[in-house]
Amino acid sequence: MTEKKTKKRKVGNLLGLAVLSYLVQGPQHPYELSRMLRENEDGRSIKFNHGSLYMVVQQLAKAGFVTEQETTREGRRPERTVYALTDAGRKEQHDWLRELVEEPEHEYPRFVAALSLIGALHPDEAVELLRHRLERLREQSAEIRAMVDGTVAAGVHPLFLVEEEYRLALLTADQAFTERFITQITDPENGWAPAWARFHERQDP
Amino acid sequence: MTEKKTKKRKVGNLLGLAVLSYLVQGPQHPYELSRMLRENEDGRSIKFNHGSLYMVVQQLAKAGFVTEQETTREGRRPERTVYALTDAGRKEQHDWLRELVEEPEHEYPRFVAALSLIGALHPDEAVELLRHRLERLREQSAEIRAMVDGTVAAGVHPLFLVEEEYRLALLTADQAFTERFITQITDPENGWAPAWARFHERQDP
DNA sequence: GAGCAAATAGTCAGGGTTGACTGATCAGAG
DNA sequence: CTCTGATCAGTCAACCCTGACTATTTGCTC
Repeated sequence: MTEKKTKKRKVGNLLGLAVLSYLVQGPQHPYELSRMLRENEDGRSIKFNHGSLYMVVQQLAKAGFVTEQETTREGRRPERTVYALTDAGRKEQHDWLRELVEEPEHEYPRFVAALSLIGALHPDEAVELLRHRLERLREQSAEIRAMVDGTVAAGVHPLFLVEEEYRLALLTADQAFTERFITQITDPENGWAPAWARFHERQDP
Repeated sequence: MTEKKTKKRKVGNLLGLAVLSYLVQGPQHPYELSRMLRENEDGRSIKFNHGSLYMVVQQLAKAGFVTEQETTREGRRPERTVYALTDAGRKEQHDWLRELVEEPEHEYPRFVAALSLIGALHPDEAVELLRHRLERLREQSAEIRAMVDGTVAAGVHPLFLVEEEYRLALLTADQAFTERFITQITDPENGWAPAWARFHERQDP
């Protein structure tokens, strides 16, 4: 087999892609990148740890996607090392982003794991928890909706909030699913609750 | 502040929850757990690596959720260590599962990261990639739909496939979002493409 | 009855991630 | 003027995960 199977990236952490993307606009030192990431609230879309950033930049350097450019220092503060994008880095940035947009990947949301094991709970308990979840989902939707509307009203182009629209779309679908699931369990005609309860008894003495 | 903040679990890997859940039905050795997980296709819902399983079981043992029960051996095969659930383990299983069902957590799907950086692509390129993505999403939905319908037709209760229904609900919402996004970009009246293209030029010399 | 793939059962080095830690400087309160 | 907390800039040990590796036994084909 000579297939290529989306060969593993040298740096896997998505924070690396964010770093490459910011470096397209010119060389920077890690702390400044960190500040920009916080300012633009990229932490909502990409998991961000202050410590991880330095690790990731090192990894990018080892992989040849960025190079140490200069080391400055102000007063007696720690040195700041400025990194610049290499040609390989520019290529990687483009290629990686293309792949992320193009290929939906199999992921493992925690709720999927929960659903695959939910039979272990008693149906009454499950319904109670699902109702609670529904509330939280509604709260989250409302928060994001308000934030997005506010930001757009302040003049920001919606393109820069499209990831939040996506999140909202998923949250809405999630709510609809959860409502439907509750109904399927509790429906007085053909609800799953009785069969589920019997199954549950057999499992758990 | 005396708040508790959903105190970190001693074992974080969701594979650990799956192990605890299977051990409720009686003591087992890791390899058998591994086999059961594969057989029930839990790997679709919970990331599963053969090697990780042994690590996770060790972690569960260190945390006091399972105990080594006996060590048997057949012929000259490696020993099999049988593990049993402790009371703490039973409690952890229930508590953890409850939390997963009850509290939707902030997650980081890869496509959210992609969307947050998609401005770095030229709009024409983005549209081409999104169309490709849409195709893949449709294929995935069709596959899962067929699999679910087949399994239910074979007599399995839909409760045991509810995680796949959830996945389908999200995939459907994802498709609708992607279609809408493509339209928003390409719409001949008020499409984002022109403004996006100008923004893109300014960024990328 | 030899040869080979698949299944059985598990180990472990290498690399990645987390989160707590250090220590200097700056802005404002009292 | 000095104390406190926030911001600046970065390091590092501990932990976790992945993927590759070993080594036996069973099942199947030729």
